[in-house]
Amino acid sequence: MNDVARAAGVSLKTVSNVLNDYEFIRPATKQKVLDAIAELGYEANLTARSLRSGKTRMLGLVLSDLSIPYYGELASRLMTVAASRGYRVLVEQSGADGVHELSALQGPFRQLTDGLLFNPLALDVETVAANQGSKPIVMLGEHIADPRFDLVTMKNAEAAEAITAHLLAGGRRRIAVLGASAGDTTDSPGLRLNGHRKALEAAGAQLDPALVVPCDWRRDGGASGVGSLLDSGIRFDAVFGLNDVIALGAMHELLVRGINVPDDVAVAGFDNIDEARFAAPSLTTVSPGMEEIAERSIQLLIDRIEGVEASPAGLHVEAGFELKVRDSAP
Amino acid sequence: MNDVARAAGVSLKTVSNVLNDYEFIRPATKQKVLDAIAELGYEANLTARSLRSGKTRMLGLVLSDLSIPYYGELASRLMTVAASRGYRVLVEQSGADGVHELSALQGPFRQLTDGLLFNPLALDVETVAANQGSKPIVMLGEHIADPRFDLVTMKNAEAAEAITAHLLAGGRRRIAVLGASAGDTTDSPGLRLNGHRKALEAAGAQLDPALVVPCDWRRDGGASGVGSLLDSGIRFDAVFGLNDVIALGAMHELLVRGINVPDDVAVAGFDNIDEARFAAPSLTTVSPGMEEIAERSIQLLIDRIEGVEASPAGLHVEAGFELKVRDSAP
DNA sequence: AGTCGATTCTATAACGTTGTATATTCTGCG
DNA sequence: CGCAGAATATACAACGTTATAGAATCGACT
Repeated sequence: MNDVARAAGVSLKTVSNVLNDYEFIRPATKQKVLDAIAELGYEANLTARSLRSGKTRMLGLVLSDLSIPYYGELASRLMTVAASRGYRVLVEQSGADGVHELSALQGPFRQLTDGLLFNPLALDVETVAANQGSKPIVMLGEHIADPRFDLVTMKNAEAAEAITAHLLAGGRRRIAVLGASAGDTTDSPGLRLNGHRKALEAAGAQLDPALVVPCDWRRDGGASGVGSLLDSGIRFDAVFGLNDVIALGAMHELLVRGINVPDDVAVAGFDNIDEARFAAPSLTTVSPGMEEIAERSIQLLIDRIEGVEASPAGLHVEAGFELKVRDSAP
Repeated sequence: MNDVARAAGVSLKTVSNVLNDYEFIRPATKQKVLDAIAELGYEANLTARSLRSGKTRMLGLVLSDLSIPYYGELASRLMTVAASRGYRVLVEQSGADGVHELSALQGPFRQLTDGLLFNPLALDVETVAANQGSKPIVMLGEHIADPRFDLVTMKNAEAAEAITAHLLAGGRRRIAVLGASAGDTTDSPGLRLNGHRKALEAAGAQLDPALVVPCDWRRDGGASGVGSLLDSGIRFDAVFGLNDVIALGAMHELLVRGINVPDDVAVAGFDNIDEARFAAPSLTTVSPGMEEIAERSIQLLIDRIEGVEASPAGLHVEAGFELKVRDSAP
């Protein structure tokens, strides 16, 4: 920067002012500086800038594991949105482990970032509250929904309600739910099951616990879940997989056993992963608005960082969902 | 740090020396400093350290898109390995776009990192060579294999050769290849096809171009690829999907059409993604040693950064592969 | 012409650490 | 006991930027 100042015949601070779009600079001066910068190929030193300004223009993202497709996709979109706002995203994997979550919350990671997008899975609210530090945090997901924290999440219950209503409207009466236990009421499985129950009751029906099958939230979980249901002889005319890979695994198992989808059994999922569109038959599902979640959470966090958002912490945002009716449950 | 120095009754530099494991410190002094640090809850300012030392202890990772499962998984492992060595990973998505790749190579991103793990897909070697800057770069993948650059990659040809040899040993004679054009010779499709051809020739057979079907490297690509093959009436007794999702898509289509896997048609893939193990039937594939790729590339990059690795740039490492024989092609 | 306020620019001091050079304290040995 | 040399600790400067406060310039109005 010294060299630039000398080349342009101005002071160090004037160069800095040009770089920071300071208001009162004569156009001629500004041009001289810009020319010198171009001439010398100067690039500002971000580390020094951070040291002096106290800002890194990086956002922290804490999630369990990038190798889980949903998180990979979420991280990808968050990074894209953040980039468009002039921020970078630094990712920290917690492995859904409380110890790691806590160290991401307190440790050096925090120093490197101006704010945190935090998707806790293990830590309880009080621990988070006691260790939140002074920089802004925006929560993602279902695990922590507390009035003290900003939160961006999806309409789990409403979306599940909508998809069940769609199945009911299609004449399905016995809908198997894969991926929850009948008693769940919290986190993704519980909230989605609640929505499902509500749609049933709105139609004057009752949730049959025998049709609620817990399974791993993965493809083989859906396959074995629907398999055991078939083996046990319980009748059903639709399957609601609480996420898409469960639904796809179930659909695969149905097709392999010669059961027609959707004629014999309709299948619906949740998430609208890319693959849902290309499955055979294409999967009816609900898109939870990941794009909007990315947009809103980044926006909110940056507003907090830059002091734009004046409202007290505790803003809760729910992204809109969209029903995607496809061939597996028309 | 000033406060710590005062509390411990030593100089600023002594505290710094304790933090940096300087050799000549009396145990008693060291303990006093550590006590003061614990007492005050002091944490070193990483930004200031970076400014002074010129190192950020961050590694850059440039890849096309984290939402692609392979890259999500790779990033996840790289981050884990890097963390165990005291480094963080800062990811930049290029979208497989040359403009973005170039800006990641030259831009401010480079400043924030001590070295680069670079998986170029669009940029040509000369452009990379002309813009490599002064910090170490380790290439990942198949796109750039140039003696000027360090490279960590997988044994594409050898692994494909092994899997084809396995299919041949199982008595399969007409192996359809999904995911390449008959003329491909470079990058992943070409290298894997080369290995396939070599195994055929070693068995005294020839590659039949009619059995080489180009398709998208995705699930529906594999499904439609094998579908068009079936529709055209071309006979085959095995399918080699050039990656696992192609193979899984093909297997799905075969099963839906009532074709038995593996009795009528054996199916093999490439990558050993998590899902391969849980598919029905489980997928025979080849594990390209992603764990080893992560280990070796991080190790090599850090060695270059810290000046341990003395050999001139241009080290090429190929991770070992492992054949995973499962039910789809026993 | 002189004054005032707005505009434009600059000198200097930080931000919190580590490198260099140097001062001080030990230790062992003649 | 004194001295060399190792061991230990320190002072000071520097990394490259931005914040603060103040200086210089300018235009408009008395």
